Amino acid sequence: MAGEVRQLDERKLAVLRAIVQDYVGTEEPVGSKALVERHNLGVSPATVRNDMAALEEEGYIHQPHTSAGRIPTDKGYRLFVDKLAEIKPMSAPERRAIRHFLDGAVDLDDVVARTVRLLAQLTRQVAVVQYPSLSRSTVRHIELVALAPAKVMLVLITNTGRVEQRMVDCPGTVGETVLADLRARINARAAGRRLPEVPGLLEELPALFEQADRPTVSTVLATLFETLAEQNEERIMLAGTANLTRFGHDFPLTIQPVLEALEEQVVLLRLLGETADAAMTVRIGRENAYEGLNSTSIVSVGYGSGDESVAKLGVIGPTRMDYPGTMGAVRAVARYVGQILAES
Amino acid sequence: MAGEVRQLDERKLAVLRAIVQDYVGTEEPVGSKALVERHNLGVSPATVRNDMAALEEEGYIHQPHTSAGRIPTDKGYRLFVDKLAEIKPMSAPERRAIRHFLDGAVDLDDVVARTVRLLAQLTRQVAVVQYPSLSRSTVRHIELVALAPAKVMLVLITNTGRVEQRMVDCPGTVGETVLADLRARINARAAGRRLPEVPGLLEELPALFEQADRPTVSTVLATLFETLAEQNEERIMLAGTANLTRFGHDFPLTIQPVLEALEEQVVLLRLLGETADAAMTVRIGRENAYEGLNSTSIVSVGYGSGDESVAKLGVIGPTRMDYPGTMGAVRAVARYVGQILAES
DNA sequence: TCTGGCACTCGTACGTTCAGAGTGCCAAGG
DNA sequence: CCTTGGCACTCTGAACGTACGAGTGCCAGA
Repeated sequence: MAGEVRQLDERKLAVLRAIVQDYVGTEEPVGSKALVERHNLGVSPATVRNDMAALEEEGYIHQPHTSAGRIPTDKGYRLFVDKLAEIKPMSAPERRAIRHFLDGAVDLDDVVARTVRLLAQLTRQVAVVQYPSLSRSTVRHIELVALAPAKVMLVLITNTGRVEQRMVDCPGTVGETVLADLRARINARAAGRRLPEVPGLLEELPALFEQADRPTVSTVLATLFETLAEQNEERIMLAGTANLTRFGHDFPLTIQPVLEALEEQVVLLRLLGETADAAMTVRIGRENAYEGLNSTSIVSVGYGSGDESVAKLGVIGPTRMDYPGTMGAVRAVARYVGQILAES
Repeated sequence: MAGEVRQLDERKLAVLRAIVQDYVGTEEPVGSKALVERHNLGVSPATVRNDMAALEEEGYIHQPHTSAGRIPTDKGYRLFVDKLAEIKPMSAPERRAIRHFLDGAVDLDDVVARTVRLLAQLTRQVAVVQYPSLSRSTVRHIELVALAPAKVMLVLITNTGRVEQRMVDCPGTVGETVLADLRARINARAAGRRLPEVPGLLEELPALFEQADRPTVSTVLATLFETLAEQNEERIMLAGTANLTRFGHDFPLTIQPVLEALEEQVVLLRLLGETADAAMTVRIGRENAYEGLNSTSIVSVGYGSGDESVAKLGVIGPTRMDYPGTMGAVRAVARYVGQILAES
């Protein structure tokens, strides 16, 4: 409710902001005295204590034990991210470094690999990059290769540089001329189109071939359609898992479930899938559906070769993370990757 | 030297074996009393103590503090692996499970992904599988696709099912007939041959084309040769990193360098590269060149589609690991993967 | 060569103490 | 009504000392 927030006047918000900043920096519960010393709040510790009591009442902070400092709750971080902090833009040298690092990539795999390592280095956290997905991309070329009399290899090349291949076992021998004809027709209709559109465009193709060849044509097309639809083949790349040990220092117990989650590509894909397409998404602690990641936060955003986002990337770190900096890094990297993809 | 080993009579070896087994089981230094209780050594603790003193003198075991139990050293594990233990064969149900799990794979990526997860599960350690490398495999097909007037995509398909693609920027426009001709000639000469042989077989190809087309042909071939030679593109797949937390319990500090090592594909590739082709290799603790892995052991072996090994796979765990069981699992998995690859 | 006994060493667990940090509350001041 | 300084209270973490138990090394005897 809006009322809840209104109860917190300007100074209380400043106190919350200060608590978050200090806690992120020191990793230790922060007390009233230390707070006024570091930040020019212009009030005494006692006043801050009162504000803290109010903030705790509202559930934005909490103390691990009586007579310990305060720690932001998930709700506190949420308020911080939504209202109290700005995304911190990358500095010019940082931007140059990003650009330079990504420009060296030679191939889609390489782009993704570099991106994920870069992101891990910049944020000193665990980085996740999803390969450009098939559904949003368009067909650049479809190739058919006869490998054996009744065996055809199907190669699908997308505008994002992704290549998928499938073996097709045909019902009978496949003539080279038929194959060439089929290849030409498929490409004439499908090139440049969105992947999901393609099946509709090729529906009537078998009818154009002689009776004898139709089973083969249908088989090939069926495999092609499968490949086009195969969303689950979406791959993910990880980097920076070693950073887990750093922020696991407080909670060494939590590192195991996190590692487990990171190995489950399905989990990661679902996490990224929850990201709004263009806008940056921040999921804090328990906002996260997956239990093993209850004490982590995820900052993710879509990236794409044009205006459109074709995949997601992000960072996984402790709830106690530098949100403005992380968000800045994630946004910057996503932008540059988008540019790289658009250029190639 | 042989003399060193001869100093250790039958019973001392039995004691060492018992120490290794107990320590692997309990993860705690093992004392003389506990040893005689668990194993039927037929002698008293005092005698065992004398043997232990001798073993320590020779450097096979060592005690963390005075008046603590003994722990095997790297040298002790080495002797254990070389002389005192047999590779433990998988049970029939386990073999069936392996077979069943791998049989479901639909494609090379899937085979590797399943293999690595299976290995991690079986050994409860970190599993590493190298993709079948290019150098040992043979050419199944090479495809050339004109994407734009001066842009050709080169696709290399190997007998292991691996697909590599490269963009080629040609010096001038490429005629479709030239491309078809080139494609046919390349495949006629290269199909079925080992990758490293191919450049030699294609050396004189440009001379067969008209003067005007030679630059294009040469450019395409140059890219092809690069692709063939590109060993560094070798990829690796990991699984089971969450298992690190289990054996990191004793030494939580060591988990970070291990995670770092695991992220460096170059390091992993070099590690696997040190594996003898066919025989199983066990590198224990400091035998390992890479510093971060000084307290881990690596069990690796080559696997291949035929008699020949085309890549390596293995497991990384604490020096204190169940060597017989791990070696059995690694060997069994490698065999089945080889069979799967041979079938496809 | 093996065995039982014995004194000795050390690491760990446990209980106690102590200091410091931080809080909550209250009464006084603006 | 909000802010402030003071004060008593609570609690954690570190430091210290003690007791216990596991394990050893050695020696004398079988």
